Amino acid sequence: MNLKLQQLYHFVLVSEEKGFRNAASRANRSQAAISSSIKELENSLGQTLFEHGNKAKLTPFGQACLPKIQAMLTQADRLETDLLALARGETGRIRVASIPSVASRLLPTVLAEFSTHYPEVEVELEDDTAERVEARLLQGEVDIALGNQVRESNQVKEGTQVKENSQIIFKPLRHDPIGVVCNKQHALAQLHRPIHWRDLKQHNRIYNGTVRLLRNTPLHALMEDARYRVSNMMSLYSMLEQGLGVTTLPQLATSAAHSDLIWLPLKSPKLERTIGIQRLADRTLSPQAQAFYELCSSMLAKTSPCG
Amino acid sequence: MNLKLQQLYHFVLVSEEKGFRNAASRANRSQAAISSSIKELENSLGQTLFEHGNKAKLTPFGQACLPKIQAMLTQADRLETDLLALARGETGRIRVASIPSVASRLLPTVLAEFSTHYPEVEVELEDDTAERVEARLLQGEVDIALGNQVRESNQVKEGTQVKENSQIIFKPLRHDPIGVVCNKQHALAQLHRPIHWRDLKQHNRIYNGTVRLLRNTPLHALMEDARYRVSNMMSLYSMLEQGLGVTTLPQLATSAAHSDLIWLPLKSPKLERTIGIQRLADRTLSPQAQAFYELCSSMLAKTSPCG
DNA sequence: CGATTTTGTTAAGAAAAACTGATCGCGCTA
DNA sequence: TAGCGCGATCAGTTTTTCTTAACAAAATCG
Repeated sequence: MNLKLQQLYHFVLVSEEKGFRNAASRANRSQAAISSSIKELENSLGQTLFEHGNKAKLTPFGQACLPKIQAMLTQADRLETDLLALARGETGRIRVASIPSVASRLLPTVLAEFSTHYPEVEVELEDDTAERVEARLLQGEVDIALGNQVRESNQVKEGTQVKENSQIIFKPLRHDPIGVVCNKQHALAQLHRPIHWRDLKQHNRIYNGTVRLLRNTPLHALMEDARYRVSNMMSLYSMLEQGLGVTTLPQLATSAAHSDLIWLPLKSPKLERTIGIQRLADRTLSPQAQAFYELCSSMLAKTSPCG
Repeated sequence: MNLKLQQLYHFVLVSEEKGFRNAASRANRSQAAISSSIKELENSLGQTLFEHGNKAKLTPFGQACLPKIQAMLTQADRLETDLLALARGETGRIRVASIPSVASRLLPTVLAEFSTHYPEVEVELEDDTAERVEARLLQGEVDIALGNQVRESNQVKEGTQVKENSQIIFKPLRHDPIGVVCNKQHALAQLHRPIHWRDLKQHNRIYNGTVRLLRNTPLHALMEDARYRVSNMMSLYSMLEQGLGVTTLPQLATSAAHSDLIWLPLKSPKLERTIGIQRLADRTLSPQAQAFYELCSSMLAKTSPCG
């Protein structure tokens, strides 16, 4: 058997309007349509719903059905509303992973803007190291990730077509120059000239996770051969404040909260990382994620888009 | 917009089967039908539900929809089951009004039988005086009533057609002879011959509600001129047991529990009441009530139906 | 690496369902 | 008893749903 929502709706209309004709006009149908719709419903239930020949008075059976059917229609209505809200991205939930620098320096304004446009959408933001951000995206744990440009090795050119081994699509947003960070009192800060990688040789160096951005430069070996190695950014800042050494960091990764520290541009090698949005190639973004994606793009992209 | 249960069902099938073809076979449809059904649903939601070109993998939006839609279908299923059970009379509730004699002497076996066939149907049985039983039926407070034959005045012959002023349809079940009840020690019980109405003249008489059945007989005036008047049957029995007087009662109205009392047939006037089932003419019986009606008829009607 | 199988899409037409407009018969009212 | 309002009914049309068949893309196989 096969109940149809429309039949149930017509049934409720007729009992509400106490008449087929009024019900018909409310449903924008002809009276005959309502009549046969009810008849069909009665047929599939095997019982008459309205007293035959008595205006449109419910039978006892019809009375017993009415509240159940009304409840059904209420849920159908709610479902429709919910699905449409979901489809329009007005409700729901997005999960975002981000590297800490972007999360703390760039995302707050984006999140603020997003929440005014989509107040009903939950945003779950988790920051992590660049590698783990990518991993979480690949695992499907998050819808969108903000991180560094994905490695070249992930994109294999094959004839004229670009086939992606990893399924990450990267959209570049900003270039972020890499420089040297140390205490303002540190000798390097007193140079008053652009810094060359060799300048670091004579100082204690502190290794951090962003060093991998230096790959294929003379600085890389230097930093790998560091006096200290830390994984936590907060620890790194503390050590730098104590004047224990110098490190390399992208400009955005320097904390505005630590006023004793200074970021100094590197003249040679001139390096930068590209930060941007990552998403999975074989996965359509949910409407909410799509909206967030676009908001990120428009708010974070520099006037001349890089890439 | 207009969601259709069938589309939702197809959607769930495809996601369960992880493929259009298997879903199609489970729905007994061609694969193309499922395809366009899904397409139509996607259209009305304005979002794609399955990753295009990727087997039948749900999009994030589809994933968000799935549990909601499943819940909907679950309720639709439950509704269908409920309505069918209601329609078949397997569940639900009937309200029955009955005069006390029938309720206590005839209905118990009927109710027992009914509850084995329809264990899920609630029966609300209320006994009341004959007049109030009728009133409750007319008010629509009960579905079915068991009482005395409705008054002739309610059925007006008009040409060959019988038009009913009151909306009660009466189906006779049994004749119930009217006799005299008194204590076994009472003088009347010692007569050892059929009783004539004049025999009551010399005894104290107790009036009760069933006296109205005597209308248009010489006994009526006699009973109206009674020494006592009681409305409650229990009180009546007690008074009779105390030997305070005699009364008239239909045979069924005598309590089997009061062994001190005896029911004596009346020879003249020979009276009987007709008891039967009453229902409203302009109201279709619910399936449950219909079943009860038929069970009453078959279990209570004497071999040669009266009326 | 081409052939085959599997999978979803598309198009054209058939079948089924839903709808319309006209008409009917009934009960009620005047 | 005519007139009105109601729901039922019927024939014909429109809309929806479905099937068949051809097709394209991806996965699988030999």
